[in-house]
Amino acid sequence: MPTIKDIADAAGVSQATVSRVINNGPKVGDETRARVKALLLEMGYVPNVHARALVSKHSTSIGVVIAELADPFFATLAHGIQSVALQKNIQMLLSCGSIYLETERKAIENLLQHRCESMVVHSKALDDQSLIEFARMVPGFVLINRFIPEISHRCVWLDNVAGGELMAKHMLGLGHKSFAMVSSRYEIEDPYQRLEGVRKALADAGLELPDTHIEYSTPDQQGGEIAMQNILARTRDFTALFCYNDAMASGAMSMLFDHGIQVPKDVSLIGFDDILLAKYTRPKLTTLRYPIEVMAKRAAELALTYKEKPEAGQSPDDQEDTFKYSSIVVKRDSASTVKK
Amino acid sequence: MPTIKDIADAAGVSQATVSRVINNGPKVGDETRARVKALLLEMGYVPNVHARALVSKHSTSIGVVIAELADPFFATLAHGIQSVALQKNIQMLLSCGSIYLETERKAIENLLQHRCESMVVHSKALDDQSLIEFARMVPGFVLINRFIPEISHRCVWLDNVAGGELMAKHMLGLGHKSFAMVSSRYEIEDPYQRLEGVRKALADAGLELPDTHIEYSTPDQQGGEIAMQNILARTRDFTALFCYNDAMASGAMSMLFDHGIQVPKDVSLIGFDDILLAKYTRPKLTTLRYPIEVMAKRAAELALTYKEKPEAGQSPDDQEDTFKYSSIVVKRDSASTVKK
DNA sequence: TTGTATGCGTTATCAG
DNA sequence: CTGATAACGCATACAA
Repeated sequence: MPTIKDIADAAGVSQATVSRVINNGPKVGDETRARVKALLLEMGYVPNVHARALVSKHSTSIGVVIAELADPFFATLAHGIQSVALQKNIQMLLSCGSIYLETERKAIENLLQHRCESMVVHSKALDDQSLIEFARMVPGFVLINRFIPEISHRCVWLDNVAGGELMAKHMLGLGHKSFAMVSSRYEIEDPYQRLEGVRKALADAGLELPDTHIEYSTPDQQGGEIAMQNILARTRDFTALFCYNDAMASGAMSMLFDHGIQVPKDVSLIGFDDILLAKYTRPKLTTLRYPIEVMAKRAAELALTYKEKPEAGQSPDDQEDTFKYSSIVVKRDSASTVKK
Repeated sequence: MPTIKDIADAAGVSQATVSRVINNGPKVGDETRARVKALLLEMGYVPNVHARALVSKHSTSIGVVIAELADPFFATLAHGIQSVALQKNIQMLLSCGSIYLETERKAIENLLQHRCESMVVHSKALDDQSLIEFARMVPGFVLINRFIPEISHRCVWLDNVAGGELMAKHMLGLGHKSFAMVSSRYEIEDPYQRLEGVRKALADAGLELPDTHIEYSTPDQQGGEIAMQNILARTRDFTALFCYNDAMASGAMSMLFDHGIQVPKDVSLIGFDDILLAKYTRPKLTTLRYPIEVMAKRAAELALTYKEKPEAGQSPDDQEDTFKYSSIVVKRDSASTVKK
């Protein structure tokens, strides 16, 4: 693969001139420009990102940290970022953190080694302080799905409490009075916040969701089955089921069917996320739309903006909820008015 | 962010010495090593990948080109590569090609600019010659899901014809005699190869799949619905349905239900890929397992191997099908013995 | 054991 | 308009 020097030698000009035509720089004779351009193409010149980054002190790639590529939720997130990267002709550096503290840290440090000046990071395991530290080092450091007050202008997040309230209100609106929930056992704030929201809305209606009607498991289909199984072993005194996400909802639904309980006739259930899967199940899932792709795009654009102007949006009058997103109820077929 | 020079100044030693302790080089005094190490940590030194790549003439990241991150199939593929990258402590550079010729080319060229010496590429739009060209430039260039004879040792692929045969044989074994198919309209070889396999097996049994019983659409759920709709508008003379992939199968199944046709009682159907979704539908999909994650891991390891030893496996006695994979039937609930 | 010097490919600042 | 030349951060051959 030829370097600028090779091209220069072949063209009988200096490296500086070649560099100028590559970058469409001014002050190059038309004839020279044409000749060099032809040579560039002919010899198959490909610029070296490393050399450029070194001298320009700027990286052209955006770093991304997510938990797990195979998870449709994160795949959608990554897809959102990819779309803005493609549009701006930027490369994406991807690392997975797996929600393990050390893996997450290593993922970010890898990106740091690449001198990424913009990063979109999904981190649930790292502590606030570490993240604040990283944010200080990287101008375009943006957190997604997490809110840290000290760096609120770098956080693109979903209001999980409000989401929980919406779930509950929807079920209340359908006339339900007894509830159960399958939730995630992962030690992150999301499940607790959603539960908090649910209980808040229920309390407003003078109703409750007792601890005995909640089961925790892994936030996937299998976890949904297991949690549902555990609930059914204990009680059948509920007509509405809150699910931590669509994957669990799907698993729970399977398990309900297996017990001869029909959805939504006997039990109404509602999921969270509105991933593709929600439309594939039968009945189709009533769920909350998590606008993750939109949020991911926003986060990527934000990261790119901060990279250019580090001070942007950091004014003291900045609102805490500038980048707070909300979910909305998507009514499909898994929840209906209470029958009994 | 401090450079080696900063550390060297602070420690009162030369840059060379610092470099040596960073790389665990020999010939460094214990006392010096300890002092420098402490400083490295204290000052928060982070190696600069660009500088390293430039001087070492080696890149430490593996490039990946897939069609679409949001597609579960490709997400799984990427996940496989990510897992080996993580294990070898390597960064992943991801580009999406979207099955457009120019986008695919640009994706690879981006990776080239990063001087990736290993790449796993999923390309359906680029012509053989271009790919062979890239393979010549990049020692660790590996194609996934595509076979090009001239660079067979760089191709990790699935035998689609054999897959088609397996689908057909399974249905034949269940006693089916009349068939239909929903397939992908994308101009890539996969759908044709699968159809070829299906027809071959059918022909061996003295049966056939007429062109009028095949509909083409986009290879997703919606495409499955549309294609199914079109078939049903024309004929109901089939008890077995072949689907290009699980997403289409799911869509087709929905449409069958909407027409009062039960699966598998009235119509048996079989998908392809065995993505997560296949277990989420009701009934669960009988399908062919596409070992894409295993294949992706293999491809990544291959790419990394070739990067180190470009000549490995390129011996003339190399078998064409060294990296050919096969699918297997996964029996679940969407296909049963013929009832009428 | 440690330091000096060179070069990797590129951009940018000077002179000419 | 064009050409030297100096960085950028790092690894390494060669000296000391």
